[in-house]
Amino acid sequence: MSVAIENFVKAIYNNDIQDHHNTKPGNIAKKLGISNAAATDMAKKLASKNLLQYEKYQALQLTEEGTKMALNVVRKHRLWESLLFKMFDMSLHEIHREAELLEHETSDFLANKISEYLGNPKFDPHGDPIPNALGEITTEDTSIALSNTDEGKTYIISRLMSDDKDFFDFCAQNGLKFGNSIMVTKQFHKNKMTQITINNNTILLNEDFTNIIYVNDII
Amino acid sequence: MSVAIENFVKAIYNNDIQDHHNTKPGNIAKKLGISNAAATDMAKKLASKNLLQYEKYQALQLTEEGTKMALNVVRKHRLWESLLFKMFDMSLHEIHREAELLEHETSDFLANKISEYLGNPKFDPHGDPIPNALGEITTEDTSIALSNTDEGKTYIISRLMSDDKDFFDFCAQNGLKFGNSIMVTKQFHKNKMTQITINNNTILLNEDFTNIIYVNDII
DNA sequence: ATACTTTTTTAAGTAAGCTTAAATATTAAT
DNA sequence: ATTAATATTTAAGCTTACTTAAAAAAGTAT
Repeated sequence: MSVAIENFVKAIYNNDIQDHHNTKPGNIAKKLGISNAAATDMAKKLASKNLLQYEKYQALQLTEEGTKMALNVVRKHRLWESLLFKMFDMSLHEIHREAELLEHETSDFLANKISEYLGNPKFDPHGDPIPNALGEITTEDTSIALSNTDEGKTYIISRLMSDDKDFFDFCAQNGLKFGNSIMVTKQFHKNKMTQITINNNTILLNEDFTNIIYVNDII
Repeated sequence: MSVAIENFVKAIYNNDIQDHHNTKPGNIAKKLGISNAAATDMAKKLASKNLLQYEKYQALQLTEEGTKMALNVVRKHRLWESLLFKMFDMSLHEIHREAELLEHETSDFLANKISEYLGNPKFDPHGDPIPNALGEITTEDTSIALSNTDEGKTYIISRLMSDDKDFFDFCAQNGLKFGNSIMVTKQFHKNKMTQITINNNTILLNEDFTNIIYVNDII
């Protein structure tokens, strides 16, 4: 299958998580930087290949086969990120950028080698789960967005769901890193902002950031 | 530039080494598994991009720019081979197969990271020289094909110039490996065969193999 | 409920990288 | 040197993955 197709199913898979399985051609078009017309065309084409279900004006729904393909690409993406992060001195943004290209040119054989070398990790450096060779995510995701946390409680950062350089730069500068603990000192519900304390610094985050920083309770 | 273009200039670069700068469209077509017509078309196109010089019925000649592009791809190929060989338990054929895909999706940035990690190696696991970041091969190649060696002398294997699985399997089984020493016990010039001794085994090689196994004198 | 805006779809067209078939030039063999 | 074989080129056509423009449907706002 082509790079265009792999990216298309991957984009649906990722969008479905955020948009609650209501992915329309336009969502994908925006993500992939193509026209709406191109996205509709591709959707029809993939329906004929049994990778998704398509009905005019309805949400795109990946079939089992399409989901499997998406997870296979996601697996390779996250394995590459893990490898590059471990071996080279590269930022979260850089590993994402490189993995975005390498993921499509990686055999299952090589993916398994990488996984084995890393000790079959369950999460990548962003905290995202890595599907296994069968395309299954076996880990349970108990993390919640920072926007949904309670005042006064302390949490562990579990995921940084982004691919934006500026965001990662900000995180790196402020110690916002997978595994680090933060205390939520105030929730400004009306303004959709969250005040946290990390390393004795107080930071005020708006919803753009609190929606993509995920945390876990301390057990 | 596209994968098709990168592979085209790389194929010319590689073919020129063996065919003494007499690369015609047909040679490339055969290597890339495309029709002669497609190769001619591409040659014209690349001429207009200043990557090669094209004149009807004449040999294709890479420009300086084209050579630079070819060496950049070759660099990435050989760096990947080196990395995969070092990190994972992969054969010479397997690393070639994977590098063939990865080379086109590797940024200069990542290539430099890989090179640095490996200690800026000068040769890959096949013994082929790795161009530096400027696209220069600074090492002098003093090796000669096994077909040109002298009877009774002992040599060090320096290059295995192939991408054929069967050949590499044969090499692995018989200790024909980069750095190992072999003695040339007989040259059958008439039959173009060479008899060697390695690890107390005597092997008779025909020209298919003696032309792609390169060796150096023991200094 | 109607008008306005947005999204989706259809239609027509383009560029890249191929193909096959036929014409033309080059190379090899007698 | 002529013929035969081989390689190259030209021409026409195909598929993939896009594009823009216009038509149709869906969603939103008053």
